[in-house]
Amino acid sequence: MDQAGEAVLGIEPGVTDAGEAAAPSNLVNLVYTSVTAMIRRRQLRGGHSIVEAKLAAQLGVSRTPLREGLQRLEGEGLVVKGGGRSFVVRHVDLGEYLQSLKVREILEPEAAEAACGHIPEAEIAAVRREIAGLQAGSTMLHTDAHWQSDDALHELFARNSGNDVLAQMIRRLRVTTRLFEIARLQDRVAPDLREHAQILDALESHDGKAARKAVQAHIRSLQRFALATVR
Amino acid sequence: MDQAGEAVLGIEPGVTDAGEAAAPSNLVNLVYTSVTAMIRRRQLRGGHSIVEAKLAAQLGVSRTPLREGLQRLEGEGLVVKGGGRSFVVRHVDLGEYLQSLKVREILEPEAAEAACGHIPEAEIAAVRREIAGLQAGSTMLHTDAHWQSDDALHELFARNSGNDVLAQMIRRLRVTTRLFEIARLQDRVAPDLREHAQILDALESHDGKAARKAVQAHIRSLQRFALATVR
DNA sequence: CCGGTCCGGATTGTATGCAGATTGAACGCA
DNA sequence: TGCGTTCAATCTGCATACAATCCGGACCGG
Repeated sequence: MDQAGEAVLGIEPGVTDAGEAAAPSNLVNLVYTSVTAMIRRRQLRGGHSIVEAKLAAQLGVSRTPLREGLQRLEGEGLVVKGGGRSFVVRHVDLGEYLQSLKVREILEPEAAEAACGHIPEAEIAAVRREIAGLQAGSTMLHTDAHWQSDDALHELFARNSGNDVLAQMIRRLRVTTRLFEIARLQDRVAPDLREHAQILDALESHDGKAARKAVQAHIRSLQRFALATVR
Repeated sequence: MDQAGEAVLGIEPGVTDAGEAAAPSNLVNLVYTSVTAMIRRRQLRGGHSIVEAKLAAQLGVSRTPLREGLQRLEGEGLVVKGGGRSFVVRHVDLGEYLQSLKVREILEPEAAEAACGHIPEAEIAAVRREIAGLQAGSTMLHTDAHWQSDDALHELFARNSGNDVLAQMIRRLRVTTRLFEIARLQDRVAPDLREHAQILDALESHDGKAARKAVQAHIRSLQRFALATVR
């Protein structure tokens, strides 16, 4: 096959970055970011078995960088070598989702409290604007923007917690929970916005205890929602 | 080059497994386990830059599976593509070590308390025997066995915590802290054995609060030791 | 003596070829 | 019809070839 075939996706590498250093632009990174994005967009569903040649052709790369990218994603837990031989997009079930939330319930309040008072006003304001924009917009078709603002808020106190390892763990857990939310959860925009606003209030008023409580309440709300929603 | 050149290492795949399902035996897994072992044995030091062809020849594989294995290790944080082009064995500095311990101090007591009462007696006894063997043996040259018993103990309550996600996070954090301990810390066998025994006592007597405290004390002891030891 | 340029070896990035394993379907036999 | 067998298409595992890039040192001009 002619490997010069055009790539189907218009994904610029780094589209998902949130303030990280720019990754070197090679095909492995392109695969990595593309597949991540495809999973987040549900173009690749949990449990889906990946055929290397097909995906490689779709992305316009050969199998070698594709496999390397998939191995990296395996290390991060987004895909698994399911039993047999081929890679499978990781499927997060309700049980694992709740377990992840349990760990987040331990870590994120801690991070929020630690970050309290160390977050630049400007950053808080930016996240607040994002939320306001979401409230103003029509209630439809903003799920993508909603995920983004969700990321922004949680990243806000994770990054400013003063503990990079803690932040990294939170990010990783959020990858898992996001995977499930994408696949199984309906709109939760309204309660999220409300709870996020409360978290921002606490962070802004430098009230560590309140921030901790607000974050914990938020995550517990997610647990209840999942239990109530998922069939 | 003749790829049939003999592998230098006598590493059987799965040597580091602790009750996990056996990984399929392919060269990528061999690379993965071998490099992990080499790092743990200080044959590959933190910050060391990996030359693909050389390491591939050492392991008796071609560059393709070598690179795939390294990509996977990158996903897990054992190696990084440091700035430039080649892979570099991750170097954990004191700051990151302490940050990781801080997170472990949050998670591991939680896991220990959760596991309390759910651990088969036989498993506790096995770990206790391992510790006893270590105490009996000469104080020299057992650092490898010490690491292994360390793994066994922490794995004991992580695996039985009832939360696989939590267990996975603990494992991941312990990879980081172990990396530092291998590189920078001297013998800490005696205090470790003592503190591990106390943890086992608490677990065995099904005293959740005591287990939590014992684990927390152990991790804090590690923090103090690092601060006191590292120049 | 110093700085710059050019060249060659070393090293990584990527594609491709091939062998072995697997799957599924067609086919024959009871 | 039901079941085992065989064969072909498919797919992954791995090696290797080649291109692109990088690094260091020699050489040349000032």
